[in-house]
Amino acid sequence: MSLTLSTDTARGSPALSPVGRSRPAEPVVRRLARLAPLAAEDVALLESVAARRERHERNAELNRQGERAFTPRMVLSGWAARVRTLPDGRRQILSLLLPGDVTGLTTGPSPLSLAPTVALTPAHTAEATPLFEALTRRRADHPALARAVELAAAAEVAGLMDHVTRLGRMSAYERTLHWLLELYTRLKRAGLAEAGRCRLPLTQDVMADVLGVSVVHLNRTLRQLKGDDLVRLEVGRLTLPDIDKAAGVCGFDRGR
Amino acid sequence: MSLTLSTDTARGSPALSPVGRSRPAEPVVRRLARLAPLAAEDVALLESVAARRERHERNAELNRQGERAFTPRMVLSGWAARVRTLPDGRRQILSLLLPGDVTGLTTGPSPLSLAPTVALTPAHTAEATPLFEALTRRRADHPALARAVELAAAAEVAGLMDHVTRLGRMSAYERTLHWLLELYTRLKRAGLAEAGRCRLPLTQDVMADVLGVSVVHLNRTLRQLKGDDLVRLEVGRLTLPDIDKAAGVCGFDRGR
DNA sequence: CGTAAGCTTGACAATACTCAATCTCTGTGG
DNA sequence: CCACAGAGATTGAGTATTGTCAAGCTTACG
Repeated sequence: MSLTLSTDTARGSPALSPVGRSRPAEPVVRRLARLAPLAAEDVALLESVAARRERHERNAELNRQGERAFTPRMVLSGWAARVRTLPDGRRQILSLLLPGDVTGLTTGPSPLSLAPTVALTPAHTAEATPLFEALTRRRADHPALARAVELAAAAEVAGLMDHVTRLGRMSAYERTLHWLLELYTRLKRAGLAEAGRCRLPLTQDVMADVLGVSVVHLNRTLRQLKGDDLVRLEVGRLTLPDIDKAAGVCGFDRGR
Repeated sequence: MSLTLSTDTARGSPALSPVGRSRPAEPVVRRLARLAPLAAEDVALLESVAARRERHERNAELNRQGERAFTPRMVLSGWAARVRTLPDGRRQILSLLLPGDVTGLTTGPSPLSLAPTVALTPAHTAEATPLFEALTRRRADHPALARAVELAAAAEVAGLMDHVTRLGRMSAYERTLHWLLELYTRLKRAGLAEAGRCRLPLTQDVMADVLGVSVVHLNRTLRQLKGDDLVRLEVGRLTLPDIDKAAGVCGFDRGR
């Protein structure tokens, strides 16, 4: 199998087989392959790690009891989130993990517990310690993989920075729209969105905890966005009728 | 003078000479040495990198024109900040860089521009590309250094997560106090604070941009904190009269 | 049908922002 | 030594944004 790396718009994307039991690592491969040209061994390594897939119910913690908070892990399917909870119960979602995402790879076992990870939908993940080992002890054997993971980690940091900016300096209206655009962009890049449409399997409760607003206010904000026809929401789907217009409204920087 | 490295976890750390021209890398060495037991070569490498120190005026961008946004860099003295600016001029400070901090090391040259870095006080820094090289090409020769840098990067991510939580789920009052506590803790660990006191060479303008509030509101919030005697502010100094009490008020988790 | 989860709305309160002064330093030129 | 300028801190008044509480509503599903 040869992986032609696609660009943003997926022209020339290889015909990858649909996600399924046969190739559980596919989203991960797709994600990393666009960051650096993976070697066949790299792909094989990813597949072997993904073979140890685990299933999680909605709301289940991905880290098994006793597992270090930041154990390397790859998301094969479903959506998850890293969550902080304040002593009095307030909850903040720090970032979403979408299919293809890998975390905890640059950090390694760390003394500081960063944040527990929770499945927001039923999900499949795989513990990726072997991958971490490969990137530390046998790093020289996997230069492209190492590079790809490095870039993925940088993207994760960039995502946190974006979120800080949203929470610190944007109104709820801008913030919500900006976040939806980012989500769409991410899914698009992962090959999980078509023109202006993608899945959005999140309750308003969860979205409110991402965006740092109350559910009530989020609901009103979404209503406003719908009224301005910047956003359409059906059951588990999001539609962005005019992405350029939306990007203009909230200062979203396309081309990332 | 002998530097007894303060309490936290500093047992067995090497005795370091005071900060000065002779050992510009000292804050960096101190910072990393507490994360992993650096070898003599590691320290030598850090010193050699630090020898190429550059001076920056307040408000100067640390990244020289044309330099990649996330070029590896170490802060030798002074305070700096990573900054995002929205199209309409609103500004959010993402994180502070204190003496001893290193950034851009795990990422390497990245296609995405994360955020420009600006000096908040007159500062000395050094471009740390050689360090980055050592950690990639000759990583096997510097295991402890690699580990220390890894942990420092994890701490940076943890810091961003803390900030997301502050901005998303805490009131301005809690948020301000929580941030001041974190700042104090960081400085304390770096050996730059005594019991309950540390420098705070930031204008309220800057603090407001860190905390995502208006200057006016920050001012009132600080006033309230002073009124409750949780915080005292003199010229460029911060005093926390009762850290435990303060930590309780804002849910700050000591012991990090 | 009946239930439970999730969504929507109204009414009201608290939090935070903007605008526009005023005040307090600190350093500078005369 | 003093008046003055400029940066930064502080305050008041009015407004906008967002939160809380308490209902209803809708939908999926047993």
